[in-house]
Amino acid sequence: MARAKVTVERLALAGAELADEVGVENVTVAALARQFGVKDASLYFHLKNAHDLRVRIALLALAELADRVAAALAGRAGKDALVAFANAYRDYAREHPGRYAAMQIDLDPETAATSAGVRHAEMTRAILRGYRLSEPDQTDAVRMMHSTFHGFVSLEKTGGFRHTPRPTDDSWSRTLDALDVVLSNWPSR
Amino acid sequence: MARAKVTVERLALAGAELADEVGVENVTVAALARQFGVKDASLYFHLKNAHDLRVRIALLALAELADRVAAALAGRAGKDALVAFANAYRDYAREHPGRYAAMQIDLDPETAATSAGVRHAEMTRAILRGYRLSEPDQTDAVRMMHSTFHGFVSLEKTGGFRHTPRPTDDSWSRTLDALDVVLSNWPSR
DNA sequence: GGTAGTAGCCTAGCTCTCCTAGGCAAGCGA
DNA sequence: TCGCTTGCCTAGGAGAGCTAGGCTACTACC
Repeated sequence: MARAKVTVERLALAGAELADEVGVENVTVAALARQFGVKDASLYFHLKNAHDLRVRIALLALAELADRVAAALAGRAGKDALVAFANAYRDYAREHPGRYAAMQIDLDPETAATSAGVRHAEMTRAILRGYRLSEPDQTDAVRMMHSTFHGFVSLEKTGGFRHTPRPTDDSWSRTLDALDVVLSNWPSR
Repeated sequence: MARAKVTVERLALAGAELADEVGVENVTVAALARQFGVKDASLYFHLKNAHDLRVRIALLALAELADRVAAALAGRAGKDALVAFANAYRDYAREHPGRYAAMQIDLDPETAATSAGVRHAEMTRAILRGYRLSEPDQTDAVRMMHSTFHGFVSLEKTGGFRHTPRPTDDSWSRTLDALDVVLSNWPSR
């Protein structure tokens, strides 16, 4: 019988696609096995367990997003860079809700350290060069930026903004204006 | 045989406790039934399904948090109120990680409309009275605030800040300072 | 080109969860 | 006291996660 050529990379990719369609919580080893025309037990040869699969999806998404952000950031600085970063981030989350959700799972420290999360941190810091912040303000600003992006995107997705009619796109761009203001006027202690 | 006195309220409460211990995703109908000394099938007399249980936990948490925030807000205004709100929010999320996670599930519109989420929205708007913002700036500011709080708390929990040694408490208070700055200097169009 | 050895798949089977159908009993109101 | 509703039960099916152990296709080496 011909082999199905299953690899962890192909599993992660197929899992990511599936996550975007039906949500990460419904990405199951069994469903993936069916897609590959293989029995579920066979996938445990490639995967440690179901959690392992989700971690791989998360790492894939993290890397994809880092690539997008890097492309968006090229040649930009200051507020221009801030907006480009933010939009790349939000667009990715909206195009790939399942992948984005997967990104939020708790990675153990060593996995996180070798992930594309490091690139995210570097790129975020790069944006702040335009705002002349020194440590520890820079770290605080990075954390606030990331919080705002993630918080907005995640609330938008779960419908936290639905009770007010105002288009979220408008609130988003005003929020970026506001972030620019605060980064330019970072409070001194 | 004596009845176990199971009610949806007691189920939601027990589910919330369990969520804080083992995570929402591990709050199962079967586990709850064991706790009540009852067969799992019996709980479907009180519960529509497993999702229904999680929704009830979410609503419980939403109401609890609204109470806390309301208490924290009493007699405060301006930045004082902002900080009180934010800390009540973050403290709740840290004391009750399972409940907080449950709060993030997607409620259908009519459920959301009758939930304590409405009180949250009102209280957030109340804070902004000290900052003299008119619509639609007020809506945008509410959304940014909520995004920042939720984003920070959620990244802190999933370890998104772990790669930098700076204490998150410090970043948190500086983020609140920054929010105060931006609410006081909200950019005009 | 034959033959080890291993990588990649299989079957069988366990446990757990979710959920439905249908039955019996506790305890309340008339 | 009797009946009816409420609240629990048993039985059982479907699907998910995972393990153990076996067979086979392919590779690499002589």
